[in-house]
Amino acid sequence: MLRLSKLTDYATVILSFMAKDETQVYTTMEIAATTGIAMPTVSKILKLLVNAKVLISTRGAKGGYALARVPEKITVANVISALEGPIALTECSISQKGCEQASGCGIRSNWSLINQTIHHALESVTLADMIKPAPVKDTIWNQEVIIPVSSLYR
Amino acid sequence: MLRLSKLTDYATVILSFMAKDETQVYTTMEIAATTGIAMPTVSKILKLLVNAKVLISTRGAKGGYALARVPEKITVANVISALEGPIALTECSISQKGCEQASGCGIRSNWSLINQTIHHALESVTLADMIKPAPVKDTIWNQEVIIPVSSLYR
DNA sequence: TTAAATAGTACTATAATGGTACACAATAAA
DNA sequence: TTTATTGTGTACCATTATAGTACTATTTAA
Repeated sequence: MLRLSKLTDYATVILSFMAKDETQVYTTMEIAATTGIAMPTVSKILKLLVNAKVLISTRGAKGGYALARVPEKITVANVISALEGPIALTECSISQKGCEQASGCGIRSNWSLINQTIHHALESVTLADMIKPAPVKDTIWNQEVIIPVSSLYR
Repeated sequence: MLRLSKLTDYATVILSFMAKDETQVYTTMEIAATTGIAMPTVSKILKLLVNAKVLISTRGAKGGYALARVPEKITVANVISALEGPIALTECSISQKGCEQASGCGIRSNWSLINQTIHHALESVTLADMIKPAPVKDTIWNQEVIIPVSSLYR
């Protein structure tokens, strides 16, 4: 399914919560309680986002996490690569190792083209976009459905 | 890494080989020998491609597989969805099950937008494009490097 | 000094993936 | 009609990746 990992999905949920107040410092516990994601998991995700410079952490008492910049400048690509490493569909798109068949596989450079397109698509969507109210279009969705996050995954 | 499965990658290799002669019927053994992919694995991939109507199979002696249509009409999206199911980054993009947080997750519809963009990117590249000679651009790549496919993956 | 908070490391269980094996069905040619 | 050839379907196993957990160290405000 060309899927993202659960953690990445969680990350978007966490970030969209944090974006409600761009400057506030949130503790792991707070975030876990609000999102319904287990605390150790939240912690793991937050650490990865700090490494990727999407969040800033403050240690010690009164510490916590806050967005490193305004939601408009945090892209989906940022989030995905924070959690899953470089965005690439195939190995040969990132590794500088060879990827040729004896009979000659001209595919590589075209994969990299596709990758660029996809990367661009992901760069063009920011956290600010993500938290915009959904464009009213479909019917079922816009009713206020209340389902805990944990049930998202089968 | 937002990655495709190995099988999908293999599939593109197999298809690009088969596209060399659009009309020829290839046996599993032939394909396995040429690509260096183990026969049972090739067989599995070919069956999935038949189910997705990308290939046509002929049983019995002198049987084998052939492209179901010209390479120009086989898209990367076709191949990916044949091997991995519907193209979607998140669960909520495909399942009709709910995906809302109590606090309101406005993310979903924007994911579906991203999905559409990516899907479009994948639809726009065909097998014919994939087998085009690589646009001469980078240096290392265009030397005739000979590496067996099996080494592609760590 | 203490309590509150993140950082880092290592571990475990579960699920997904890749790969294999084998019995069955179809067909062309002898 | 028989036999060799080739795909079909199902089930299975091993390996790897993922998700989640636990524990200890470090930092800092009060």
